[in-house]
Amino acid sequence: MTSDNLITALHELLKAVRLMKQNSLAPVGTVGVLAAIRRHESCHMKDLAAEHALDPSTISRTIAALVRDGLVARAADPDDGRASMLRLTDRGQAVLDEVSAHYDDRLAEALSEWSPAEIDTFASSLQRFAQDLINHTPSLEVAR
Amino acid sequence: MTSDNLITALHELLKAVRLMKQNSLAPVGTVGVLAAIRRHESCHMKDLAAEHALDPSTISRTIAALVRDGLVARAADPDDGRASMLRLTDRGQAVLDEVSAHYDDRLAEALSEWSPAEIDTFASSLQRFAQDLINHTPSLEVAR
DNA sequence: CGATAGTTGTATGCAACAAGCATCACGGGA
DNA sequence: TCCCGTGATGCTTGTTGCATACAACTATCG
Repeated sequence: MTSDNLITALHELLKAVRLMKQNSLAPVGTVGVLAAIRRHESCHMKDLAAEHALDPSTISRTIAALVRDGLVARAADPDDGRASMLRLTDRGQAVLDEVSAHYDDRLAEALSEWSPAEIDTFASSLQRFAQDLINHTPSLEVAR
Repeated sequence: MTSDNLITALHELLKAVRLMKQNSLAPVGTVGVLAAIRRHESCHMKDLAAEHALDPSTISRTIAALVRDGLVARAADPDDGRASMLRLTDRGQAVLDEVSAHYDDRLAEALSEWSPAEIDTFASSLQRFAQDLINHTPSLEVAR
């Protein structure tokens, strides 16, 4: 098994992620969604569901919570009565900025011993790895 | 933000992990525990809790499920009436082997375009990254 | 009418915290 | 020396919360 180390490392990473989640300021899980909404400028839930490979119902509840907290605003889509256009509120922007900064700090701290080149190389490899995993995961059918 | 790519890649990886979990044969979450028990030969729950940075209660329930399914056996610790020594049953061994093989296959498939050297380098970096994250996570208090 | 966007009901897995029960380890009387 | 109280330890159980899936439903589109 050449990939034995890799599996071990993956487990370690998941543990690290678990730890980060634990003492996390804001409710996690929503952060990715916030970022996606900002990236898209304005979008439908189905886009978010596809992008994150999550069930629409999951997105629906997540969005409901974000709307409740005033981080996301819904607006009727003039072209489709079933759908809503989602956008970040000012508060949503602010919270996303804050949380992002927090994670950036965390990462910067953890990577203080790494050279910029190392970080860059690693980020590329990680990206490639994730993509390869996703592309080789059956039952996803290139949904996007 | 030099780490912007890195964060994106992390999100992608988490998505990949989510996808893998979804169409996973066996109940995940227990696999790591199984592997740890095999690694330790025989051990207490507290060891597992420490190793995985999980609450003892979480481990307790996980072990209870594994015992229920006949994958793990408890034996009274002769030296400590409060604790149990845990070990894999033959069935536990078999299941762990099977599941491991499954993940190995999955990885091998995903990494078919990677050279062994690339895999090796990446695994090392990932290991280092995970360790750095863990070590820089506060509120863990060097609990070994 | 069939397909689509979202919502809601329900169930599962995983995790935490709090409270409780044995058991252990130790130090001070009788 | 023996026993006992007291606090620490190992584990279990009750409860809660979050993220997720699937199924059934509503409203709308085409």
